[in-house]
Amino acid sequence: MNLKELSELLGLSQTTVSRALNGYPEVAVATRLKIQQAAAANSYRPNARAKGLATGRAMAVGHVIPVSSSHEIVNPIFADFIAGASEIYLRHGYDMVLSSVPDDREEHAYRDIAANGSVDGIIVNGPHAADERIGLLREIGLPFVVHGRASGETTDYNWVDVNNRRSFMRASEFLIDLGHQRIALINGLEAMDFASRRLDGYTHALQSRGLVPDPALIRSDEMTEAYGYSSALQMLEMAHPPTAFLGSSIIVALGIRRAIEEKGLKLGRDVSVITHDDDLGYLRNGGDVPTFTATKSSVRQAGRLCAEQLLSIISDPGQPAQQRLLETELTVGQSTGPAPHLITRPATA
Amino acid sequence: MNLKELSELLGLSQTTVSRALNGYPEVAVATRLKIQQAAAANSYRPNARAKGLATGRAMAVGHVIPVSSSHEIVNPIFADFIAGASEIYLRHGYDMVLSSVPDDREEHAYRDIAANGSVDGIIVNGPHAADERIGLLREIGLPFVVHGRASGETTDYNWVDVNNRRSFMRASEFLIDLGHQRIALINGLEAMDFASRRLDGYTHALQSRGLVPDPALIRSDEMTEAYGYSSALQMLEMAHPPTAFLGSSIIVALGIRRAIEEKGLKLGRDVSVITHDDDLGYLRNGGDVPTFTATKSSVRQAGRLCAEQLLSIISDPGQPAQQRLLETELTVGQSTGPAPHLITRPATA
DNA sequence: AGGAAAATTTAAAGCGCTTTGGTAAGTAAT
DNA sequence: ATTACTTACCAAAGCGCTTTAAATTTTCCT
Repeated sequence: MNLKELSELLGLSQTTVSRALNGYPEVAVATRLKIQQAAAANSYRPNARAKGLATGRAMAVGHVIPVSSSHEIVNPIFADFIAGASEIYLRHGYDMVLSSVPDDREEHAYRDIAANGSVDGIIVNGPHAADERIGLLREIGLPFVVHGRASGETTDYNWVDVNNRRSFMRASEFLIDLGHQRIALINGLEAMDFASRRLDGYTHALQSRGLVPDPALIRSDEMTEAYGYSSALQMLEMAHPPTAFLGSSIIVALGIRRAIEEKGLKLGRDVSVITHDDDLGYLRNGGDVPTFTATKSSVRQAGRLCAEQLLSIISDPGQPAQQRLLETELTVGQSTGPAPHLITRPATA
Repeated sequence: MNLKELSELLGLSQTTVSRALNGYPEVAVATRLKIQQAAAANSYRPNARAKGLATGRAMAVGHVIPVSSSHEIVNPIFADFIAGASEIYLRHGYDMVLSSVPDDREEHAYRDIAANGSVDGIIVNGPHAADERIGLLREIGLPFVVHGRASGETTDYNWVDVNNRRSFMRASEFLIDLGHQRIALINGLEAMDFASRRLDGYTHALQSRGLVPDPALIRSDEMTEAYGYSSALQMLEMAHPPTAFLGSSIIVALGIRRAIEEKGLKLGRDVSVITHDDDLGYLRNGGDVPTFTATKSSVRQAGRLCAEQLLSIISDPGQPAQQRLLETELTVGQSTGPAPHLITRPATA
């Protein structure tokens, strides 16, 4: 059933029917009621494409998945982010359009998306430190919100980010306070902006406490379990191994833990681990006392915030750029303890 | 730049320009070339909505995320599935539309999607044993492919599924062959079709070897790490604990392993674990000898297959329903060994 | 009752594309 | 040279909706 049929059935014009259903005021109350009932009875649903064409609004937002030939893995973190965002879209009647884009055609893809009009705005994930997408999107004029920031970008744009620098600074200081001197950082992909901020916080904490960051204790890569495992294993086999690790995600931390246990060491006693925890639904750092001491920030919540911000920009394009910096919670779990050589000194209770 | 502008610029009709760009034959070679160049030079992109309205094809497929108020968690497995599917969509120029749907409005939502015409077909995830969606979608007439099956559904429909029954039967037999008698099953949500098939395979294997399945060793729930952990922990504290576990996903298995280690037991020696392994990119069951003995089947590949099947149905709606049953690989890792009481009998080399 | 103002309703244009049903020019056959 | 096909192009209708501008009806005042 389309609008024309419905209006003929009611003996009214398409105009009136359309207005009645879209809540415009210039329709008599009785008429509106009659129309609404008829629409429901005939389960009329307006065609989204036609509506979009007429209004210029797609009622959809785009998320781009960059597919690189090298690391074509979809992040579980992305899944939770999506879940959060889609809660908001659902509430506002928006759809979410995911497009995979080979990263060598990224510019082309964004221009495509903007021109072909299938979305009203876009969420940018995983910005690099020097990300060209922000400038590009601004030039194109498509509303967008970045999940994360691009340090290299000087102009004002919409973003939602975690205070990664402070978060990793605090975590490092916490370990230093426990007497750890050799602290490893198992970071995310080097090019990622969040990874460089974490490195920065870590470096800063060490240096301000008179420690010299050791390049041999710093790794950067895709945040898989296998990466966490192999990195930690290698480091634990060094002549002068670290006594503590900083992990970039709960998945990496699982790998680190596996390496520690495989070496016959005890987590939280022989080796300490602090991880960033995105509070993933399926990999909750659970229990009364959580397994890992962690810097926690829900990525699902970040998804919600990004989506809300984007919808707000879409509905009111004039407003100034919004920024939202989220602090993490440093929650103490079972994975941290005093540095091993200090353990001889009896701990209080 | 739209079609009208482009055609005026070229001094040609919209018809000719449209035909030239869409590869229709009735255009002179020289004209086509000229048009293509002009289109590229002016970076003309046809408006997807208008095109869809005119052709009746959306060039998009829908994936529905059921959001229940109770378990509103997005599965990392879903993320990998999506990744696989989107590879295929990308290759064929399709978009992927994700819509969250509160599960009490599911029927409404599917009708909506079909009527509003924003997608050409739909992928159904996580079918229940008695799933009403299949009948509904057939009635609606929207092309669809189910990832999994619905045992209760008697009609013919398109699906891609893992042979869960055989897979868990083989895994159970493998454990029984190793001398295990008390084997626990940490299954997925009870209502899920795949879970009931796995239970079936497990039960069948035990019974055919003269073992009686113990209800106390069978759990069903959302497949989180915490669930694996708490289930395994409880069972290990039983008077007569299991010597082996069957896990429903790698994430659950991680939880089981945590419980085992927390009890001071050794995985693969004191307690054996076999898990289903969806071959998730971020949680690879890696190493030269994988950590877990597992029944492996790439969910990403399943995503590809579903997508391919759906696109094939969309382009040729007449064809008969296709089914694709995938067998798992039972790969032996470090998490299984002979049942503990047999270990006194020296193993051969 | 008569006219202005307000409340309803409608016809028709337009969103940007495809596609049907042409026409005009070029080529081959008679 | 006439007819009959091809070939290359075009005008206009139509996809299903919104929205402008105008028409109609109702209400209110004097």
